[in-house]
Amino acid sequence: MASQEMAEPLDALAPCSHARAESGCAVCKVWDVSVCAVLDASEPGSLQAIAEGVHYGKGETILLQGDAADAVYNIRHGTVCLYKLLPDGRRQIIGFRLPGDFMGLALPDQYPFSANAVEPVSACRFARSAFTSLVNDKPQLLHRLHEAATHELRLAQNHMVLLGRRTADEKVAAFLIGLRERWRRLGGSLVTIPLPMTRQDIADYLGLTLETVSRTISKLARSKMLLVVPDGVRLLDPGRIKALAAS
Amino acid sequence: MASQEMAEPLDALAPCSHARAESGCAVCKVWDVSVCAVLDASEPGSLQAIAEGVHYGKGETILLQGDAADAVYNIRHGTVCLYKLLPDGRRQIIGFRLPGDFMGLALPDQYPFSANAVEPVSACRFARSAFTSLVNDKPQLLHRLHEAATHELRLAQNHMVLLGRRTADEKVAAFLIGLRERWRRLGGSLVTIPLPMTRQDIADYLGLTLETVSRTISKLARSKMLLVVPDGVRLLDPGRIKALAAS
DNA sequence: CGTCAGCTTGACTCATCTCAACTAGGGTGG
DNA sequence: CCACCCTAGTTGAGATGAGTCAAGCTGACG
Repeated sequence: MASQEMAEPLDALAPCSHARAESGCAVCKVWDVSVCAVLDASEPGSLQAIAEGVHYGKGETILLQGDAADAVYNIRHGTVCLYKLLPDGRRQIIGFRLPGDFMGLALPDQYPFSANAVEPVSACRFARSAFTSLVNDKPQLLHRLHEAATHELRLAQNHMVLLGRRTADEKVAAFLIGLRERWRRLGGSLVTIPLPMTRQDIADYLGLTLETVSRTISKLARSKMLLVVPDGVRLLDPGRIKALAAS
Repeated sequence: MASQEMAEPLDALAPCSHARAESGCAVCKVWDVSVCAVLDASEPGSLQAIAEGVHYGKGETILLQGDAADAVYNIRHGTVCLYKLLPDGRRQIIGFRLPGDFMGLALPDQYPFSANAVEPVSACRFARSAFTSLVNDKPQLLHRLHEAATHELRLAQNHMVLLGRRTADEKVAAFLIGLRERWRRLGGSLVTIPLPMTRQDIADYLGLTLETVSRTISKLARSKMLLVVPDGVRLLDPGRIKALAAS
């Protein structure tokens, strides 16, 4: 589908493990916010030794629910959406992964969800077997993973409240505020929130339809709380949006 | 509220740490399905050494969102519901805990949710500090906790699909089938599903209203898929209910 | 025997969905 | 360069699943 995008320069690094000196942890912009930071990057037997750089074009599938789970990933650039499908095609996005996020905390035999690049993505790929033995070797890595898992669990619980008990307006407001906070931690702006995902993606994340998401954003724009800009929104009145997101 | 229920015989064991020979892990019916099973019960410095038996009457609050998280729990008997409240009182139940389940996988400074006994509950209480140092001592316990955390995460993700993308009928059917499976693993029946929680609890778990839950169950009963019995339902046609729960 | 909490059922409302038309921007090929 | 197409987004009008409000039922308990 978007395989032509794989032909971009980034891709050249992927199969070249010798190039890692320039592309490795030392120059990784998200190393310190990742699970990686718990191990010394230069240490032999570190994560870097088993990392493989991989790249995906916009719209490409990274992994598929039900496939053998033979790798875990750490996102370096781009945005990924994780989703589950019902047999009739209804989709629920269970989360977006931004740079620095880890994918594959649970290591069951099969992936319990699918993952898609919503914009061009580069990531570190760790073979499951090598990663598992590293985890067994390094208790601090297991500790860090557990921390990450419980953090995600808390996010998931918050999202359940959103899905089960909030109105469309509140859902959209909470989504924007939450995303702003995540971009901010990665050094992003406080006013302009990039929205690389489509309205359909947002809808499938919030348990709404794309029309409702569009209408709600238009409504917020009409009441001067935000401004719709290409590939994002600019918050004009974060206070009122936060109040809507109520928590 | 239900403090009079605390006067039942069970309660007598709680403050008596010497009685643990009869009440401890050796006689615990859920020991082998709990996180506890990873440590030898007789081993000095085991979980048993730091466990304290606690009991709660029906409706009693076990912990409150925002309170200092100074203990974790393992449920021995009874059913607990975990929930979050929005400022205006809307409630989302994020899960039910049955015998053998662990409460407090995440160990943040404050509980991220509240917990209520929906029927009389007895549990093992572990002081957070003692539990934390035990976890640091025993890597296999950390490993087990991580396993439990990722398991819960997967359940949470499934529940997000339910909350965001399923109809009322599907929600109720999936709830019943899921609960049946959990009771079954604890040695319960395959046809009669105990429902110790109220319709309101079920509604707050499924993102519905109590009226909708009641109507939906009535509808399933009218179409001969189940029979409503006191404090539960009896599945007459698990196949069709499973089909409704679709996944 | 009265009260009360939990549950059921009915009638009506409304937030969100569905279906559909229309617009805007980007890429492609003649 | 223009004509065309295609995807993403917006907006409107009408349908509907679930919510709201209200009445009544039932069993437990004092």
